[in-house]
Amino acid sequence: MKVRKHSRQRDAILGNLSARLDHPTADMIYRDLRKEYPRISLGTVYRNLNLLAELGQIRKIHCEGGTEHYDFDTSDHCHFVCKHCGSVVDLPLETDHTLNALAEQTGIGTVECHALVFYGICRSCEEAAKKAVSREQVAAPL
Amino acid sequence: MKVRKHSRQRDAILGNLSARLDHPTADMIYRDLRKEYPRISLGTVYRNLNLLAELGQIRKIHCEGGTEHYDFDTSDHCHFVCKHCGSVVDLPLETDHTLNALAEQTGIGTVECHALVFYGICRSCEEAAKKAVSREQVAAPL
DNA sequence: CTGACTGCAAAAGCTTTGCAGAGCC
DNA sequence: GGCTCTGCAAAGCTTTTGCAGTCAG
Repeated sequence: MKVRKHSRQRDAILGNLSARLDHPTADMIYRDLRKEYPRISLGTVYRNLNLLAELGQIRKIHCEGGTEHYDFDTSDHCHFVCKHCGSVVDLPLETDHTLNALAEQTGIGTVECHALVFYGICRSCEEAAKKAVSREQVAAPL
Repeated sequence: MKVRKHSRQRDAILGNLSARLDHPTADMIYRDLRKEYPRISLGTVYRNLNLLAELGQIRKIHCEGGTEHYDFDTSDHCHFVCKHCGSVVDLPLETDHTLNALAEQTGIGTVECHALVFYGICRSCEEAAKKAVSREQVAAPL
């Protein structure tokens, strides 16, 4: 497959992803880019995200919910997914670099990479839940 | 949500999953079950798999490809996904039980569980590729 | 009997793809 | 000029859902 070095859309997509702290879905990037490029299409966003992932310039994150998320940071790190709000964030936790070799020793085949994803409730959702509870306690005694 | 202990279909789905060594998708289970229950519907398979997962009797596996896979073994273990044939298999590798606590120490929130998935090429796909190459070498000199 | 469960079919995501035209080198 | 890329729209897949009838307890 032959690929040009640049295209206005591809650069914009990569730029958008690199400027974000979260790990958005294709649709989130699309909605954001439409402010600046009203005619960009969702198909183009998907095509370029897939292309950039194949080229190793970005990384896909598969997690609960079925929707793909994208990460500009391709270095070895892991993620946390909030089961409540669905947000995906980096976890400043170094993954064990020997894991791939360890997995390969089982004779399974050739191991290229691994993904480590944690699931739970993020702090802001926890605090929102606490507030909801205290509101209930105030409102409850009817 | 109120749930009955048994239903013919739910028992069949759980039975099918428990008897398998692979980690099938909903559709794979559906096609298998139709041999014995020709009138079972795919919707029922999905509904029950989701229910069983919520009850903690089975486990969902999220991996590349977007399609959900299901695992009867809910114990702490990790998986290997072949990028070529898409098969998902258990990896006899114990995951670090301290990982959740370690992740929680970052202050991210409450960590409930984690998933560790390795990607690569499985041995049978590797061997198939080797054979294909040797066939090419025989056929190539035109 | 009652309400949870099922089959069926339609709908709802998310993602890919075919095509004709636009744009880069 | 040739080839890649884009926008648009349609199609493809997986998964969910509404409804009327069925079944388990």
